[in-house]
Amino acid sequence: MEARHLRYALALAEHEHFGRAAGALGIAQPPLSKQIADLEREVGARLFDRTRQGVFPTAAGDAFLARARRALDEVAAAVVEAGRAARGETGRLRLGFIASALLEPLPTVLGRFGRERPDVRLELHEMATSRSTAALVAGELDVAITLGRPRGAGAERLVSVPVGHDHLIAVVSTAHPYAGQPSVSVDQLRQQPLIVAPGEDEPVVGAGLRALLGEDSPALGGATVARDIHTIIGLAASGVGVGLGPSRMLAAPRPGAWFCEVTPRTPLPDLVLSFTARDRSPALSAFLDIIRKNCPDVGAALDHRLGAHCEQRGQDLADS
Amino acid sequence: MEARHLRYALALAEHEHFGRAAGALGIAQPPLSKQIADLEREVGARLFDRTRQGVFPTAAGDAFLARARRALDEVAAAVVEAGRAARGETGRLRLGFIASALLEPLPTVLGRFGRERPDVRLELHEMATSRSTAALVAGELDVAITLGRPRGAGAERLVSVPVGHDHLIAVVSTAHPYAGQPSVSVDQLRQQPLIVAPGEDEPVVGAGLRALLGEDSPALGGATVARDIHTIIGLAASGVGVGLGPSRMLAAPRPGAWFCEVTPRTPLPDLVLSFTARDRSPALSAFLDIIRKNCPDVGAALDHRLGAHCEQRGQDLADS
DNA sequence: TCCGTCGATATCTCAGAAGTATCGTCACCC
DNA sequence: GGGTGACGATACTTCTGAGATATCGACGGA
Repeated sequence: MEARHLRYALALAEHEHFGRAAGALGIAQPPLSKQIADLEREVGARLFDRTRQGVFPTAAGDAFLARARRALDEVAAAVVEAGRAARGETGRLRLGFIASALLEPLPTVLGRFGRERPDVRLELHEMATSRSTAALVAGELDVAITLGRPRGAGAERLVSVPVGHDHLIAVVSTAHPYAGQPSVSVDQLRQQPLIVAPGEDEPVVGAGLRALLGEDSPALGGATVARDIHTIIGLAASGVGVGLGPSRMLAAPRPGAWFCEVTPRTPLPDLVLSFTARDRSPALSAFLDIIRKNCPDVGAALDHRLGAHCEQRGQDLADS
Repeated sequence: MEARHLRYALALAEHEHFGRAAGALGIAQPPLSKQIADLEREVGARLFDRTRQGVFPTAAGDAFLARARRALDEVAAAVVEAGRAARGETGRLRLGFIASALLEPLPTVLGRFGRERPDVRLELHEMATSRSTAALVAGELDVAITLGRPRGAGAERLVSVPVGHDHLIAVVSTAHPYAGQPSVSVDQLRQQPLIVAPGEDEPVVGAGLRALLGEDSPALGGATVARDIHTIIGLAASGVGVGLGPSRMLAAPRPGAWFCEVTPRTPLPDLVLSFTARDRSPALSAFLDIIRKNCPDVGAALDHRLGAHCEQRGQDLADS
């Protein structure tokens, strides 16, 4: 049983005449007769009544043809769907991200992506950098936004590119003495109850802060820990203490909260976009294309990194 | 694009290995490689990732395979459905019948048929004998129950067999003077207001009655005409007059109605089962089989008529 | 009764599906 | 680090079977 048999049977049902159906199919009449006969033998039932008035489906033929039509429609749809999936118009994009990425790059990028690729299912998983890296390597994610370049087992198989730079800023209540100041100094911070993110989520914030404030700073020991940056801002705005976080926080202004720089200016690890060097899904390619179009600088870095990977592979080839 | 390509792609997706998939398909590995390559070229997208760990569908491959599976399922279903339709287990049976056939043969036969062939759609059309005949000839009915053997254009192309015999009986109210009598005479009928079916629906009842009672019988001129036999019985039971109808009426007893024979016994035209000599649908064959099983006498007549048709066709063949 | 139409059958041809042999590539492993 | 084995791709051959041509048989209409 081949697709040919179905096409021939449908053509015969349409033209109700062996000769004309064969003509429409671009073949001669005898092969059509034979193929229909073969089909009827294989199905085990006569599918067409040959009368003087024309060739008409039997009851069995009607039942068969209805299914045959659907089968061929499925095949045509299979080709179309495969093409769309290959162009990244359908499918899914599994994105792992660090919570604070929801503040700045994600809303813009995901908004554009959702508009340009409405039929791609976005699967968003908030997770720490280390888990994102492991999930990327294990093939459980297509792309991840992490804090700093991924490290650990398999990280060398990833392509990573920074998306924007951050430095440490502080947030206080508008009723706080620091409110209205453009900046606070590290010395001032040492005197204050602090609100920070836990070390695992923003590891360099944790370690970096320790270095910045001094290992045994009393402010650190008594610091309030909040996982969500919105919580940090909210706690700071309600006067619990001085919130510390990435300059991305400026994207989440809030009545009652005052943001100020920290001097000396303390760079924080970049947000980094990573994906596997191989096994890129079409949806991911579409995602990268959209980033290229909308953030030329990130796009350029991306192309540079990908070029480096190609060169390295070329080098590997030349070596062997 | 042939069904072969779909089967091969599905086997490859299942075994994740060219060699093993080819083995399962009963072919060697190189042809499988070629067919998959041809398929990918025709679809215009790579469908499988060949890795060291195995062969896995790409996003496009997943989309394609899902549809391919459904397409092959449809084909398998097409064969099964065609077989069922050919055996008369599915499909439809278009039955034309004279209203009074609802009294006696139809409830039994349709009940059995519905139980044995639950998936055959029964289309029941109440119509006069002449319309049934025309509809049979035009191919708009599969089988008909008529009053008397079909006549008119194309009737010679039908096979007909009587199903039971009828004679004229009368029905009166239990308060009527005739109530309790086993029979009434034609002479007695001439004195009474009559209730009869219209001539077109039961033509021989009309013409036969005229012959029986005499052309200018006053009872005929003032007769009440009711299309439905239940109506005739109901009117008679409520004392409007003497209802006349086929002995089939006995199958519809009713409180307040008294049935009695008419003397002399007056045979009425038989109910006749008819269908086209050629173009018998499988559902019709199943219908006839059920009649054969349950009414051996009708079955025998049926086989006799069909045999006659075959002989005639044989004779035709010998002549030419 | 002849003739035309239409599907079935017989036979041949050739495209292409499948088979065999071999190559190129990549892990893996002493 | 070179040897080795596994795997898919490629080159070439073989043979099945789809399609073409010619013809037959059956039926209907003039």
